[in-house]
Amino acid sequence: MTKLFDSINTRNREKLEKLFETQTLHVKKNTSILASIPGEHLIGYVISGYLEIIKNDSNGSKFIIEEVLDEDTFNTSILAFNKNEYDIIAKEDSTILIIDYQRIIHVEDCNKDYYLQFIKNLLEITLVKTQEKNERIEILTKKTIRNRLLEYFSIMSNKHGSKFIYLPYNFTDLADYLAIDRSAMSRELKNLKEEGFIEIKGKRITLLYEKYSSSDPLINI
Amino acid sequence: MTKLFDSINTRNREKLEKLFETQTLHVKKNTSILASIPGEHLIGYVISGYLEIIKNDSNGSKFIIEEVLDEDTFNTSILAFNKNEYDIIAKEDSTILIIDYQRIIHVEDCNKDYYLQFIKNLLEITLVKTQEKNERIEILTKKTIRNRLLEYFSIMSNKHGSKFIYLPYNFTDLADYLAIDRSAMSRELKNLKEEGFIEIKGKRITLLYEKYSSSDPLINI
DNA sequence: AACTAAATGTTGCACTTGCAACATTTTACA
DNA sequence: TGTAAAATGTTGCAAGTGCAACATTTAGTT
Repeated sequence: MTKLFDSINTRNREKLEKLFETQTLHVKKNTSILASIPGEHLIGYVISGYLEIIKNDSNGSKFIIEEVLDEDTFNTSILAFNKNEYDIIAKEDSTILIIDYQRIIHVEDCNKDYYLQFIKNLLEITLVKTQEKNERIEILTKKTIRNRLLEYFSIMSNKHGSKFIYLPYNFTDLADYLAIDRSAMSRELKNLKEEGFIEIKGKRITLLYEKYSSSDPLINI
Repeated sequence: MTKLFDSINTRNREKLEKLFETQTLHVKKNTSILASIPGEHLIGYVISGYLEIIKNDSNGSKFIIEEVLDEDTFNTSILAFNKNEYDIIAKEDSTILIIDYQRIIHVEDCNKDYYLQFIKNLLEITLVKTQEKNERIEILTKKTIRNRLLEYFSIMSNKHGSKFIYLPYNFTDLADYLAIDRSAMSRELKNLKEEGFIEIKGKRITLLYEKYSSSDPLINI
């Protein structure tokens, strides 16, 4: 996974930070960083800690737009519409680098290699992110809970080339990610277990079928 | 909307095309370009015409992953997983420029301004695309047809700052985009009309309420 | 203009799923 | 270590929606 300052040494990184007039934020666990963010078209880089970009629905339920881990990058263009509906929460004490996107783009007189490298890194990161969004859209276009789960399993299984899936978060958050009711998901996972499609041990799910086909999965153990 | 060769003159554009060893494809209406595509991590640029990137479900229904219009850019990383599930169809006779992403990134000895400009353009395009994906995810996380429609209206209305929404495609494709059954959508649109929330004339939808709130929209004519 | 295909409108019905409410287990933290 | 909070498991029920089947309108093609 490409990181924002990959192939850029400390010296040049410092030069870039000066050039972009970056800001460094320190945020305590379970607090919002939204108030500390000075604008809308910003690039954020999590130096340490861990963030969640969420949307609060008017009926109280929250949706995870994105999880931003250590050394990961996010952008705040999502806030452009209704800033009050969204929130960015530090799930751990975090340190974040904030960069104004317009400053990145409109740097004058900088034909330096490390500047180009930075832009390339940002491009690569953004392309990967688009791909991740595509995956989630793949899942969310499935109409039944079962098919969303199977699509999710399929993607995760492909990604790691294994029948074992280690959930990156808990079942409550998984239900949010899949945009389904948690209890209904729990019910369907039980069905899948009973029908012999999967096995669940803690956060590890084992796929017991050969290849996923959304209409009619085959058991092939 | 940024285009791939914005702020790059014809002379430099030709230099870039040579440098990247681009390929030009001519495709007839309603044919797939998938067979003509030489790899997976490619950037495509539609010189003329209009494409649809779709996914064929095993049960026969198709989903529009993305629409790619004239002078628009797409990337093929979606094909990385299951190339046979996806397809890229020319909806009109089209001319497409194909660029290998690795060639773009690994150009040697090119400190030229226009190269940097190209990368910046590609970055900008990709960022916008990510934002569009976020919007669709916003919609797809809504659990009822009504709320998906209202969220879609809200986004479209905000985007153009108007109560009038001009659908960019027909109702069948809209149902695909929202990932709901077309007839069920038709039924819900009728309800919304009868309850005085909206008016529909052809592809123009007029919002008759002041502000969208997913739990309980207010009529405010 | 005639014909075919596609898009749209409509409705009954079965079934999935969201919701609420609760019990139980696990985790977090003072 | 004890206690509160969060996560998980379970179930009944009502409601929303997918599906199928069909009629009707509109668009596209020769």
